[in-house]
Order: sequence, then structure tokens, then C-alpha cells
Amino acid sequence: MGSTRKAGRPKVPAADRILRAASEMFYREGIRAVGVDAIAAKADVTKKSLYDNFGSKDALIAAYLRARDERWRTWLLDTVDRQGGTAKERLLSTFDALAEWMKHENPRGCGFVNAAAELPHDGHPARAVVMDQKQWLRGYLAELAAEGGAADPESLAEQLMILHEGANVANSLDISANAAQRAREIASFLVTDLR
Amino acid sequence: MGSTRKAGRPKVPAADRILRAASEMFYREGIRAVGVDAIAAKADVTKKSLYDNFGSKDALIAAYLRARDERWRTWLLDTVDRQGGTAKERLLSTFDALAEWMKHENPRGCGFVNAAAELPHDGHPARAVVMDQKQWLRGYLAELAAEGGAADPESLAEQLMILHEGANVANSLDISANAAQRAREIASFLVTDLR
DNA sequence: CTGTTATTATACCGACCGGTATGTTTACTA
DNA sequence: TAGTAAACATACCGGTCGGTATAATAACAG
Repeated sequence: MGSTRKAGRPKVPAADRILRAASEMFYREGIRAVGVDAIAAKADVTKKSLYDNFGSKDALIAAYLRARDERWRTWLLDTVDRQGGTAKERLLSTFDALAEWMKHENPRGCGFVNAAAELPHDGHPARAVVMDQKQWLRGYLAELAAEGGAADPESLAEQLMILHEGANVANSLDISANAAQRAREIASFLVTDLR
Repeated sequence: MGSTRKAGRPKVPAADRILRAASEMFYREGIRAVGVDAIAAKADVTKKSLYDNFGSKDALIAAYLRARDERWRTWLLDTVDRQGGTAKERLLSTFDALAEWMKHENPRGCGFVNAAAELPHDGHPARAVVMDQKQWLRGYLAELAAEGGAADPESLAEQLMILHEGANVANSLDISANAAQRAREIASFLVTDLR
């Protein structure tokens, strides 16, 4: 069902093209390194359209992170559900999902951690998105941990978060060739007592 | 051009003030967010002095990271040596060193990881310093692992690196209240068979 | 058709960017 | 005391930053 309207012009709405261009450039080059003019040019859009749609660069940054967050959540949940199994197995599956994600979407580290590194001020709208992303994953892991009968699900979730974040960094800086796999090995120790 | 640097000077040399100011600002605000004018002003120095001493902003960034690297290495080695003990105990001590370091020098995450996030291009002089920092720590951990009789010291070092990096991120984004302690708990599992 | 909305094109704004040029002053040392 | 090198102060450079203004054009709903 392609929405092909009039072979000449906008197959994809301007807002979508802007967000797509911004996402690629922000992640690859760094947020502060990319100017709004460059984004508009790559999206084949005027700066006016960009500001009509998003209001400011800061809002566009937040939108970029929100979209990335949604893609990651979908990918993670789909992968875990697809592999199925017990709560213990699903906790370990999150590292398989991470491995694939890093391979083709995350070669330069976690986009949220990178954004937080570039935007240290608490007031920035992007930081709320970052914090939300992390707390969501932590909550999801805690849920699975509780389901598996963990003695302290929250503590286990924190430990698994450390492994996730560490794998991201180790992967992006060539510290480990298959960081997600290594993190998964460690995680398997932590969940041995679960069902 | 003989003696450029010689006998003791009563005041703190300009180069030191510049490097100190740059270090604080780069780490706290982010590298790209800080302009050379602001650094010169904070160091109470003219821009000319800054460029005479460091040549370019990129070189100053690399110098900032090199200085930070040296401080970290010194802190780590001193802490580990102070606590002493077996190789196994010293591997665990690296997490105690990290905990203290994060408390008063690293609240905003690993400065090297943050720098790599902001400067993605391989050609940038800062990236070499970052990579060197990570490889050094990995090598140090592998050394201790071998000393402790690890079956595969390199693999163990990679796993411990994941824990170090993960603790840094978890600490800076409030994912875990005592991330280094949690990472240490995990590490203690990994080194149980060592001496 | 007409009115509205989205989008285009272009030009502009003040502020700041990294970096340079010019001289003048300070401070150590030969 | 004279020489020298490092620090000073100031001003400038072209380029880019995020953001705005104005006006023309294209698409669509009534």
C-alpha cells in the first residue's frame, strides 16, 4: 500500500524526512556537530519547514531520541518474545537483542548515553527522554527478574543494566570483539538460580 | 632557541592554568560546548597564550585527555597498591578505586567515553588518547588476571572492562545508587577461581 | 472556484566559532 | 643593564550557529 501520490513530489511527509535525516546525522556525527541547516539540506527541506514542524533544535533532538527509544523498545520486545522461553531465558535474550541492535544500529555506542554526554544540563528536554529510556529498561528487566523468582529483582536489574551499558561502550570502543556475548556470559552467572 | 623552560617560577605557569581550566570545562560542559575564548577567560589568559602553548583546540582537547588519563592511572595504581593483597583481591580493588574516582572526579561519566561520543572521526588526535586509555586498563587487568592464574586472562579482562564501563554509565545516569559496588559484586563471581 | 495550509525560496539577524595579527608590557637572566 | 621570551591587550578575519521574516507556490478541502 505505498502512498504514492503524484510521482513527482512528496512520497514521505516533510516531518518524517526531517526526523530521519536528523536521526542519522545526530547519531553518526554527534548532536552539537550537526547544524539545522545541514539537517534541512539533507532532508531536502527548507529551514522554515523544519522550524514549523519542530519549533527548535532542542525539540528536534528530543524527538530524535523519542523515535530512537521507540525503535529500540520495539526491537527488544519483539526479539525477546520471538525467542520466548522462561523468564530466565528471556533475561538472557535481551543480550541477544542488544548484540543484533549494536551490529546494525548502534556501532557508535548508545545514542542516549552519547546525548547525555553532550547535553549535561538537567533542564534540557533531551535528558528526560534519556532518563526515561534507562528507567524503562531497568523496569522491564526487574519485571522479568521478579517473574523468574529473583530474591531481589531490583538489584538484579541494576546489575544487568550495568552489563548492558558496559557492552555498549565496550563494543563502540573496540574493547571487546563480541561484547554483548561476553555480557551475556556474565549475566548467565547472575540468573542461575532463577526459573 | 635553548632554554624555553627552566628554573622554578613563583606563579603557576600559564600553560597549567589553561589546561586546568580546559579540563574542568570540557568535562563538565562537554567539549564542543566550550569555546576557546571561554577557556582563555577562565584561565585568566589571552587567546594568544593559549595558541602559543597548545597550537589548536584539537591539540588542547588531546592534552586534556592525556592529563586526565595520567591522573586516573596514578589514582588506580596507588589505590590498588595501597590495598595490596593477592592478584584476585587487587582485581577487585580496581572497583574500589573506581568508586572513589567516580565520587569526586567522574560524576558525569567517563571523560574518555564522553569525548569519543563527541568526536567520532578516527583522525581526531583525541581518539588515539581514548583508545590508548582503554587498552591500557584492559592490559593491566589482563596482567593481574594472568598473575591470578586465570584460564583465559584476556577474556576475563574484557569482562571486567565491561563491568567498569557499565558502572561508569550506570553511575552517571542514576541507574544504580552504588554502581561500582554492584559491579564489584559481579566481578567477585568472575574471579572466584583465581588465587 | 476559493480559502487554507503546507512547503518552497531567499535573505537576513546578532552572536559566537576557531584562529590570526599587531603591538605593548612584564619578568627573568646573561 | 641590556636582551629575550613570555605574557599581555586589542582588534580583526571568514564562517557558521540557531532562529526569523517575507513572499511566492503548490496541494487540498469546502
